Amino acid sequence: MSPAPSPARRTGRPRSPEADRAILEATRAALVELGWGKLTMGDVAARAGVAKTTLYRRWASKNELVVDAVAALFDEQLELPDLGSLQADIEGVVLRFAALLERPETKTALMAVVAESTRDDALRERIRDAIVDRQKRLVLLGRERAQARGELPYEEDPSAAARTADLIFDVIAGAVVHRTLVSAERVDPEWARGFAALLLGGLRA
Amino acid sequence: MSPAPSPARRTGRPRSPEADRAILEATRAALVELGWGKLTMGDVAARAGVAKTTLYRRWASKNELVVDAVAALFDEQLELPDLGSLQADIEGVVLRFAALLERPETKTALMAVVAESTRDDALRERIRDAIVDRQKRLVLLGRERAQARGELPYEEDPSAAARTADLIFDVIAGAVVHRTLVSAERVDPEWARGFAALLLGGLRA
DNA sequence: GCTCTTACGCTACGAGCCGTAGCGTAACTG
DNA sequence: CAGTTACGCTACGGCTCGTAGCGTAAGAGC
Repeated sequence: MSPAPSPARRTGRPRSPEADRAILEATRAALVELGWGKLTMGDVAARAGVAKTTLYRRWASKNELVVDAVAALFDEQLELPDLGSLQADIEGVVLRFAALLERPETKTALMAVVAESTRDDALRERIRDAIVDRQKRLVLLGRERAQARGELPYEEDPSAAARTADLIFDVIAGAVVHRTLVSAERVDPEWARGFAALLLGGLRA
Repeated sequence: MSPAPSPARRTGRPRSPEADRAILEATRAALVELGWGKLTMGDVAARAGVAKTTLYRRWASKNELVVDAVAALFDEQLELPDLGSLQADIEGVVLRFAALLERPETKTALMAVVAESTRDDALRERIRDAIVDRQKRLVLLGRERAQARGELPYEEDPSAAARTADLIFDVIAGAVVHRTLVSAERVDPEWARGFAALLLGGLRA
């Protein structure tokens, strides 16, 4: 997730890491105020106190810039403390993920880049590395803990286990995203409880 | 879902319904070829054999145009034949929804307008009326059938029943969308079976 | 120190799209 | 027939894009 696709360089003036941070921060701020559609490269550059050309030297397109700007937020917020039971762990990750999605810059940006990624394989790859795969780790971690607690059986067939993990991941992330962005309703603790109970019931069957 | 926000008019030259159809069809075609980002109003007008001004007389923005263009596809494809069991019904609706999302014009457009709707309440309302609420009916229908078959209990508290229906809806639609667009993997019959089994297990618990 | 190399800020530019205005013409109503 | 509205066409100012060219700033290597 280095912010720039910089070629191997070892001589000459180094790129300013301060500019990197300023640009990404300006991108997030602009997303909140303007939304995806009205966000312009020139505006981001102005907010960051940076020339437009500097911006283009690092990111080839608005899409990639926004992916990187948002990816940092996921790293901050996504952890999975052990809450003692699988039910509690699921509720916890749901609430954390929902809190992230309720931030205006996150929801707008995430959906916009996902939309663009349906036509751009490189962008999808970038999203996968920067965001999706990191979330998926949480599913694997949660399962391991649940198995250690005896709440879930150990699956023998590793490919079946991987399919199950993918399924769980799509169900959790998909439900939270859909609830938040499409149904446009809050993910509150009550909803998280109901969802976790539903999922847990399915997992035990 | 009348294609245009036309004021009550009764005199003068009527709007050409042929132009309406041509514009919506051209919009879908352009989405497939160009994607959301590069889709321009001028291009759509040219494809439809219509003046750009005619287009603006009916739709105020690209967003609304695309919502209407895509909404028609949902009406075509979304039905819920009685397949004899709740498991089969869930699998059926999942596969139908997935087939819809795999069409290039649908997935790109749907995500793009959802992204825009995070900043535009009117657009969200339009999406809700044109797309989301229609899908939700399928959930209610499926539950009624399952209750009639004795597969699900009748819930007494109507508000709790509504919350459950909303939850199921977000889980089903969210999982399919996430699998298709974020994880970028196919929803095949095997996945549908696994998902339906998971959901069914949760519903019975 | 000095030179080499790269990043930076600034300005300017052609290109494309936006959304609207103005016009003359076409179609339908009473 | 007059009145009203839709249509196609052209033209326009305004904005954003992405790039090029310049002089300057900041490290790397000798």
